Amino acid sequence: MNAIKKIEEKKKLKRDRILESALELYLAPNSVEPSVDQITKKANVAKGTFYLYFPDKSKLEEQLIITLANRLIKDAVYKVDTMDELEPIDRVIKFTDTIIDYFYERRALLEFVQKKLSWGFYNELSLNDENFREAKEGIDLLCTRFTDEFDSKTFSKKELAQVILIIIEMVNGVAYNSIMNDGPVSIEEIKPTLNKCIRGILKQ
Amino acid sequence: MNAIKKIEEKKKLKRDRILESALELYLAPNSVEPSVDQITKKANVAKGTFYLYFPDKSKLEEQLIITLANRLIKDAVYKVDTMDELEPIDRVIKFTDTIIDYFYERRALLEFVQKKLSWGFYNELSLNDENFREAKEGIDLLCTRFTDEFDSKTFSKKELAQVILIIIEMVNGVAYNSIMNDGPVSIEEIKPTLNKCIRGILKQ
Amino acid sequence: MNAIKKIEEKKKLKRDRILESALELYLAPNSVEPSVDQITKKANVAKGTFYLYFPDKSKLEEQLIITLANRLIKDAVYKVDTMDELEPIDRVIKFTDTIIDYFYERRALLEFVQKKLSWGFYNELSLNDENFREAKEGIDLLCTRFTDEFDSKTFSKKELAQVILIIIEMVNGVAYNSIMNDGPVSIEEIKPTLNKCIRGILKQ
Amino acid sequence: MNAIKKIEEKKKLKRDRILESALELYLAPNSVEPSVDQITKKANVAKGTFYLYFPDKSKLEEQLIITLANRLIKDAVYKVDTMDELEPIDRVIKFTDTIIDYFYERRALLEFVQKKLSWGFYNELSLNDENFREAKEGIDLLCTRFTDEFDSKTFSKKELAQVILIIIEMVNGVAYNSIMNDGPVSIEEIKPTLNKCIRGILKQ
DNA sequence: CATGAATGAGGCTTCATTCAT
DNA sequence: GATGAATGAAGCCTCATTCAT
Repeated sequence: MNAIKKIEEKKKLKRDRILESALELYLAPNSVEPSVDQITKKANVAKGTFYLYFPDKSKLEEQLIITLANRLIKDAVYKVDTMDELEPIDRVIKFTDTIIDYFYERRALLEFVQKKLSWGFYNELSLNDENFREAKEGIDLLCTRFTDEFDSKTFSKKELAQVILIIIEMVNGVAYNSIMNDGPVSIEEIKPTLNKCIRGILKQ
Repeated sequence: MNAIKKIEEKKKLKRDRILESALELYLAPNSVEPSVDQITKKANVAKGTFYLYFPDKSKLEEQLIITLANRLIKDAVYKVDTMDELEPIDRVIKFTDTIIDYFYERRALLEFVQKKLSWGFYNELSLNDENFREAKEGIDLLCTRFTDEFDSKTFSKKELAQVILIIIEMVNGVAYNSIMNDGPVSIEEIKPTLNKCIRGILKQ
Repeated sequence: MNAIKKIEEKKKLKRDRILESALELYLAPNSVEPSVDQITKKANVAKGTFYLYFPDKSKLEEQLIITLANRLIKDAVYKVDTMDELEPIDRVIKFTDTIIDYFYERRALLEFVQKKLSWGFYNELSLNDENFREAKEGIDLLCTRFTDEFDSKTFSKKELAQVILIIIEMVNGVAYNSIMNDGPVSIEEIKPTLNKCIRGILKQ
Repeated sequence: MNAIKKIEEKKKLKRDRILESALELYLAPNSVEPSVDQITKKANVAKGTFYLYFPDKSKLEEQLIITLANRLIKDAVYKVDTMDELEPIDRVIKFTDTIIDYFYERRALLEFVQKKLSWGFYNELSLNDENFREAKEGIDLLCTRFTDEFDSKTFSKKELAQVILIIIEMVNGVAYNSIMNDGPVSIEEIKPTLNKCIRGILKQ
């Protein structure tokens, strides 16, 4: 019994090791998409082992995105949770700020998320999928908090859930473009305007 | 004299043929990034010919994006131009609507643009680049129209220019995610909310 | 345990097969530099396999030269070793003669080694390189024999080590030019003069 | 008549321009073998023109080598000619020194000559070849000078002609290996030994 | 379960040479 | 003669995936 458990754990451990190694490689500065070879080498497992835990490379990326997005959203939500003194709107702003900062320090993460993440992931995961719960957790947490706190005349509860998605897209897009291209408009320059937009959306 | 002109024309034609073939392949349903080989085969030119017109593959993509983005923006701007009766805000909404529709009918276009387009293009193009003017044209046209028409208490002229970029990002992100994944929220479902958001931003 | 050994052996074998195939192709009459494709086809391995054993094509060539040069020098040294009755100088002459004969019978080898037969190769290899020892072996053997036997008034021990290198260059160059071009001066014609030169160098 | 001459001259000029451009490119620092395209661009002629003056690229290289070698040998010979006060042997040493210095400052030249030059060129050129005279000139000049000045007990006149070839090979080989691989033995380190070798050969 | 050697399709790019104008 | 656009074979290398051990 105990032995079986240990083996189970070991298996889980190996999968996690692969996942973690992949993560590090994807997020390494200046990284291009790492090869399966690189990933398994970093994880200290044989290349074949990879295909024992993931049907193919794209499935690893999918899992990676879920993990990442959840980590990010949860972190931001919990951080904002501690700031009871703020107005709802300011908390949203704080939330988006946290995300922006996070990305700012991890461009590669941004790059990766930009390329691979889309709402579609949530659809592709069936209810039976064991990763389903983890996958939905972050987004659901976010939606609940958000819709609970707001009492808008403009938006219905259902619409409010859409509004967060919209705001996230907006922030993500702006962050991507100004962080990635040390460009025409730096993130610091545009952030005040961005925040005004968010206020405009919410303060109706 | 006339001969030289003819040759120039032929060259332009060939370049366009390559560009057009690439476009079709990039935009084909379920397409992954087409290879140079596929592109030239479709264009009925030798593989080497490709490198007569483009220094490398990435430059073709760059050109493709410029062409596409401009086509799209200009179309939308001109379309909105004809609607004198609309309020400024409604014209913006109309503008974004036009873009969304355009994408809706061309999912593959959206896929491609999503992956490759970013403000960065505008920086990478030097002033000497002969494509520069074309590249800037669309965006500049858009900015001018927009900042001219609006007279906001909330946003300065300079901020207004940022606001359009923000709105575009928002629209693009939302469109991408709901069109691409016949998903949790269809574009038709979310569009009203999206429009309310835009109004919120502008009507401050 | 045994299994691991077997695999190691097999790998060595495969590497050797590639090396040997390459050799044959390089040495084939009228051959130009063979492509990786040709080499692997001859070795009956997939193209990708090549890159399992050599980081790139140039490294194969390097290894090839090392292998060849060592083979050649060792053969010549051992052959001369058996001739105890000869004077030191005559042994050097015998040594160079052996090399010339070797080349004479293998023009293609000469073509490949061309003027690359030199100590330059030995430098590029770092001390950590596992091929290092093999590479140095031949040359070291030669130097030791040579400097031990000679007792020159003209050259210090250190200079003597240079002298052999110089003689090898000389012989290599002359052999290449007269063997390769059934030309102005055949190797048989020039050999006596060459030997006189060697004697002149050593008999000071 | 005059017109025809001019045209002839122009033709010669174009050929020379190609040759000269090729030369510069081949000898440029860090240069790899330049393409026909690069050569013609530098020469300001169309690519097709190249094939009007040279049957193929290898023939250009051949011509280039002839030109280069002659230039080099003549320069060195004339330089030594001015030093009447030197002993014959010292003049030879001076001659080789000059060549080494020349190479030292032009590694690419050395690389090129090393790769392409062999006595064979002299054979391949038929007596009818209009380049023949130029090609032979340098070597013949050298041989004549050399055999005239020496009065060796060891070498016959005929052998002396071989001796220079041998010395040239020796010097070339040593120079190539120590200059090209800033290696175990620098050219400065080995030059004294090399000179002793030359003296040994000649002072018999 | 785990391994990692082997595969081979497929990608991008270069370049000597040709040929219609 | 001169041009330079066009060709396409050939080259090197990567990498997801398989499979015998």
